[in-house]
Amino acid sequence: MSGRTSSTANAETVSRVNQTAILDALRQHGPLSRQQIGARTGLSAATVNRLAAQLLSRGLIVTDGHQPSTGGRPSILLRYSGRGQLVSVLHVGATRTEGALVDFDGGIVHRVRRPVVPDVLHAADRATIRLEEALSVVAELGAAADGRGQPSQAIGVVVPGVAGADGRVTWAPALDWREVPVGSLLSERTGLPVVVENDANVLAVGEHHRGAGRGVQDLVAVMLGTGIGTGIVTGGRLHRGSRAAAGEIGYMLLDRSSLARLFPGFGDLESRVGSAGLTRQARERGIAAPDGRPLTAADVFDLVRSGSVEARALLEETLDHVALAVANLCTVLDPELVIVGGEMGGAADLITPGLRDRLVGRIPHVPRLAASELGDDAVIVGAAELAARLVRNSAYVAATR
Amino acid sequence: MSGRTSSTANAETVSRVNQTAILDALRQHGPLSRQQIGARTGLSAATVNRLAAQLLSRGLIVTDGHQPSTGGRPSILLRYSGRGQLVSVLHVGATRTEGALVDFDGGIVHRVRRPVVPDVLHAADRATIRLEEALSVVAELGAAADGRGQPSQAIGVVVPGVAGADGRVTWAPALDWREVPVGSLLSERTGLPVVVENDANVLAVGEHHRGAGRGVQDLVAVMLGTGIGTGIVTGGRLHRGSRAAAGEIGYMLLDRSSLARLFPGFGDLESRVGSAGLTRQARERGIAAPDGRPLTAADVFDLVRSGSVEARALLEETLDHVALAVANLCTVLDPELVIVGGEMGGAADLITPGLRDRLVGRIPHVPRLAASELGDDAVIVGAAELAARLVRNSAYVAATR
DNA sequence: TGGGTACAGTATCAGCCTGATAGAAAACTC
DNA sequence: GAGTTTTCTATCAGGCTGATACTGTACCCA
Repeated sequence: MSGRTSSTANAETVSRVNQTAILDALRQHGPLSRQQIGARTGLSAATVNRLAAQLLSRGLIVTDGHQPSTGGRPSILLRYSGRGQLVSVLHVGATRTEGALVDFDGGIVHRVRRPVVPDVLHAADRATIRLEEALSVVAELGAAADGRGQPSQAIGVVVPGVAGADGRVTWAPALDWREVPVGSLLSERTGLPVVVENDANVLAVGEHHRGAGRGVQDLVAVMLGTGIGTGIVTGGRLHRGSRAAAGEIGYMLLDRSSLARLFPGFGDLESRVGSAGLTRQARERGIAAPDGRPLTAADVFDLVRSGSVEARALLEETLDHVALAVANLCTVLDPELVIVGGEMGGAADLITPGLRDRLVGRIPHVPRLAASELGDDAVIVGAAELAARLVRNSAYVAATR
Repeated sequence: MSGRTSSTANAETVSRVNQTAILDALRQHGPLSRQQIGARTGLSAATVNRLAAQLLSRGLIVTDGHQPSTGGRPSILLRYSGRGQLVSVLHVGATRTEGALVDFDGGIVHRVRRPVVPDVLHAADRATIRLEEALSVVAELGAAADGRGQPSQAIGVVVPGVAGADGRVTWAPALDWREVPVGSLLSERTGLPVVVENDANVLAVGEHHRGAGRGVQDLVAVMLGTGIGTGIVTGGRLHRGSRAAAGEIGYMLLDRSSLARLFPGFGDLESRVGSAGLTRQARERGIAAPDGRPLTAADVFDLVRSGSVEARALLEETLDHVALAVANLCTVLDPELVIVGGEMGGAADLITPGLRDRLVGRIPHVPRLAASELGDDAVIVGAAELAARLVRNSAYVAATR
């Protein structure tokens, strides 16, 4: 290390870059012949052929039949194949721990779901309990992968909170995790590379890669659920910020009076539209869940759909706040697309039109608004993509060629 | 073009990357011997030597004496040398047109200043007048460069408005420019590569490269002046957004009531803290410039310094609004550093402490705040850097080697 | 049925770049 | 002035790309 400032390149770099170009072309545009790959990437036929041969031998691409001849020799189609290459994904959510084995195509081949026992939700030692459960889920996934004869090659961990680039969870309120080194814990136990990431960030990656944001280089994914957060992709890359806190718009200040208050541990916006704020406001308006449970966002949507005037008013007020945050986000970033996901993503029909109405005329460039395409799986798929990148780009692969 | 999706690499790419690595090392760490360059970059001695020879012959680096021997052959120091390589910079501001010849070291070797005649400021054909003046300034710069025997190699243009990547100014209200293709006009006339950029963006580039933001990878530069705008650097690169409108925080919405209004052509924040808003509010508070001119920000600062209670209240209110915008910017981006520049940058002693007080306790991660180091020249230096990059990285150079 | 044609894929080779090694150059020490 | 130490330079092997020529495969048409 010692003061290395910039990265250099050599022949191997060139080869890796070009292999990635071929893989990207195949993943984005489906099966292609060698000729078509050459046309898309600008690489010569000889180079495409040689690199394709290497990728075939590594199992990263497979042949996929022939294309009908157009008068000459028919071309052999090549297809990206992530099947047979697995990563583990662990999603430690507020109300459940979820695990999945995902192949490099984003296909979920195995799932584990562990709802959190209600007693644990507020237990004093819930942080420890959740951590041990998380470790056991990863072990279970590893065993399942081994059982399939396709060992897991990396681990992606998703937490509702701030995670540093070193795999340490700085602060995840819903889990009561502070400074928990999940990354190093898991990599020591399994010997695999681990990436730990915020839930909104992986939502953005998932939708960018395989969902509503395919091919879009600048997008924002808004995670509306228990809390509110966003994942930001700029120039095709995840923007994490200097302290991994980029996109934490729960802390946005929504009017000048906010300057007169302090927000220790929770944010201005979050206190208004997060589930706690929602419940409080619902109570003030006399709205309650049918069976007396604490009110959730889903309940509010159900009430709106069944015609409740109070619930509609509550929704409109929430939308006002969300719209302010999204408007400010858009003036800062000028994204091409904003994707709404999380618990409320399923009610996109109630959210996106209201959002659009509030943005038009108030900010100069209103981006496209879309609902999450991948739904609940967006987070899993995004984390799997990050984990797969660890495998594809690391020396780890180079060593196993 | 035709659907090229990703970039590929070849041997020339490798060479260019490594040359850039050497240049970066020299620019960041001052004069270094070939050995030291090798240690910093990780390149072999042979490669460093060969690439250094090419850079020497291109005049991009020069020898700079010897280092005292430590027992063996003393090493020859190499230094980045931008002197002898010139670019033209054109800054079309609200109240003046400024031109400069800048060397690759960021040194300003020649200046042209043309204040705008007051009659022109509101003339119907001011757009045309300002454009012709701009073209003549560029011609003058070109002649001056030729006179020095060091022809200008590229042109950087700065405008207070939105500029597309194609060199077209979409909308610059202060100039009344709409869809003006400055880039192509200039490149046709001069045959040189041209880059056109927003003033806040070049401020960010200038401070990032040679000012308060050296070595910082994620920063925001806030341009406080006639209008308000920001330039965003993420991961060391300028973030422009999908429509080149990133950082236009003049359009931020500052409270829920803003949703009830429309903002056609001007923004919520801008209408409160821009010079028009400032003047209006000053009038409401009974503040006037000593000699009856329209009030400027500088006047307000002078009044505050001379003890005016009304001016202080106006400043505090302005700071409230700016702080809201900066707070929201920070929650979105999580920058390491926020730099205050523009007309108000000179009054940083009045601004940054007030900003800091308002941010602490309200957002979770308060970035460092700093005043522009380069002052009025930050914009010039930033634009020169962008223009120099055109030269260093383009095929244009490859052709003239 | 068989040759011609068109296109896909493959082998060969020159050119470029890097890194390793050995050698030349320059200053210092004894 | 010879030896030592360190820096710089020349040479060469190895890897990668791209150009060219060549082989393979299917269709077309007589």
